Amino acid sequence: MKKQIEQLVLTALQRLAADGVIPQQAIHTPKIERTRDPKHGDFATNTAMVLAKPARKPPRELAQALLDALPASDLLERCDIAGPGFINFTLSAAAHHRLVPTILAQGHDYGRSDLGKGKRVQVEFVSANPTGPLHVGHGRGAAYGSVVADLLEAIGFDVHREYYVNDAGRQMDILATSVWLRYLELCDETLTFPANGYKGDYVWDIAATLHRDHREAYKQAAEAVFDGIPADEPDGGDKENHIDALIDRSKRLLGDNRYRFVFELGLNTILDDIRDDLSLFGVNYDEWYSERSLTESGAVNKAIERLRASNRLYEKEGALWFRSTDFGDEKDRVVVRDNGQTTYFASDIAYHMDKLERGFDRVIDVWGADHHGYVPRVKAALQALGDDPSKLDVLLVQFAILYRGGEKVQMSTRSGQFVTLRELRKEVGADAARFFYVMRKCEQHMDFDLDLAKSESSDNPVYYVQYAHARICSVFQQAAEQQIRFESEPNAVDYGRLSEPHEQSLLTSLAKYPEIIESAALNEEPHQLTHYLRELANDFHTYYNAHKFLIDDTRLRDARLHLILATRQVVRNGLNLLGVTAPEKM
RNA sequence: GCCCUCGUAGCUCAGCAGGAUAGAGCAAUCGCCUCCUAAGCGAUAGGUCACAGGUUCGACUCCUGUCGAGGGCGCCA
Repeated sequence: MKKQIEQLVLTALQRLAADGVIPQQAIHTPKIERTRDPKHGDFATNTAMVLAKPARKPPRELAQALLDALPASDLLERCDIAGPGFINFTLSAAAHHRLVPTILAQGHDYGRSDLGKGKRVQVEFVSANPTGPLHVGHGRGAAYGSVVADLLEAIGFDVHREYYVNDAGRQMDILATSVWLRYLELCDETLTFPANGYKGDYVWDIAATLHRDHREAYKQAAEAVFDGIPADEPDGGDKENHIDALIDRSKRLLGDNRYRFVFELGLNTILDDIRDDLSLFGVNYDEWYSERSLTESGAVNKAIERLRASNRLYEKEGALWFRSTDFGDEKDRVVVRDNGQTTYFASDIAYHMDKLERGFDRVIDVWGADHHGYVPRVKAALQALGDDPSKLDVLLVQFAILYRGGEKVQMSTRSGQFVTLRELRKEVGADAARFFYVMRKCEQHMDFDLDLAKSESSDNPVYYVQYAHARICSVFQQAAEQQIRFESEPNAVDYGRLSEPHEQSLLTSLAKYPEIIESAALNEEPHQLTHYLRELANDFHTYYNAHKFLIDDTRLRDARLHLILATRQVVRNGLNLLGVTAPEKM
């Protein structure tokens, strides 16, 4: 509808330009907005005010000229000039009455569009290190990323969802070593677990699997493991040196193949858990992309060679540096360490190069806000490689700050002290958790009160929206029980009977839905949809309380029933996009 | 010290590429079920949009500065 008015005004502008009333270059796609106050009609445009300066004419005079040039349309009832030069458009009854049958005919597709024209977009999100179960911080990225992906798909993009698996690197070695040490403890060895090891219960579980399946085949004496290892932090040493020495010792004592086995056991167990967890949270991926595969395929070396070829690398203190400052980064970055190992950053360059080589028109990364300092160097690398950095969009999601009993909950994966996503899901349910997570702008800090989310979950707005859906279902349940027949053909209904203000505002809200989807998708702002659904549910609940649907006047009854049928469809479509269920009963 | 994000009602947040009187939800007070689910509805009250300048027909929105909150600044991942 908005689009149609936009076209009408554009045509008028072209006519004015042809008549020399406004300069040719002043023609632009007019901004058509919904009005806040119904007294101002349904839509308004400020075009006349914007044109006042280039046309050197008073805004109201221009507005009148614009109206005179406006093509006729049965969409509009009235067009008025108001205030300093706004043009207000009031939709005709015909436009309103066309809406309900349109929604019912389009069903699941109402609100969808082909705006994206099938362009390929990759959305990479969560990508948490597989060193432990996902916690509630990851949950926000999971909910946000998956809804952004769904929204983009809804407006016609070809979306590829991807999880980047950090299955290489030191953190994974720390995990493997942690598992092995716990295993040794299960073999009745006595040892002091490293301060920097992973201490969560899941590490015990993996160790127990190893012990169950292989008994003492991987056993070594604790003395042999710890002999000559530098002291840990509580003993006055350095915890990093301590754990690194333990990793080296583990590799040597176990040998390559057996160390690999423990490593893989840890990785696969945790990855399976993450996959399962996300799937139950309604988050699914097209691809799980392995960091290790980048090294193995030679992609990392290829990226480094390309940087070298473009003269962006130099050696300093035995390491290989990328001159990212050439592209606005605040300092240069190491890609190959003095010990010959490539850095995580080198993998990331290769990964992003690969993303663009795969032919995506647009690449979206959803990162935790703590990684924001990382954005300039990745963009710098893409630019250095001759790729277009503007194809990469990094969306930063602020961490949720958890509160329990009014106090901030400190979280650390290493110490095993965190609330897991799985716990949250079990306590408040996937629906409430997902809705809650995307209710706020991603860059907004979020206070997540666990006590509130867990104990008083009925306060959660998701129930308010779901309740509207269930209530509508219930009305039709009642109709069936009372054997009330109603018109089955939406086009045969007389929508002119919907004259109540509550009905008008409900119709207006329903008409807004496609605009909301488009805006939420283009701005990557799922919260627009949650807010919209709240308003729509509010319109319905208000209507429900003010008027009865199952009445004797059959014509009016038919009109009302079709109106709430359309409402149910839109609520369902919206919840579906958020990955939230639309229950028929509550 | 430098960089990023944020500062709107008692609390949690909206406010859409600047637009017509700043909006919700909790919490507070008062009402509404012989009637399609009260997980609901209505009403009242609550604001120098952190502060100071600037840009213009017009600023919560854009720019600069100050103050305040959180985060980031490794040959870690």
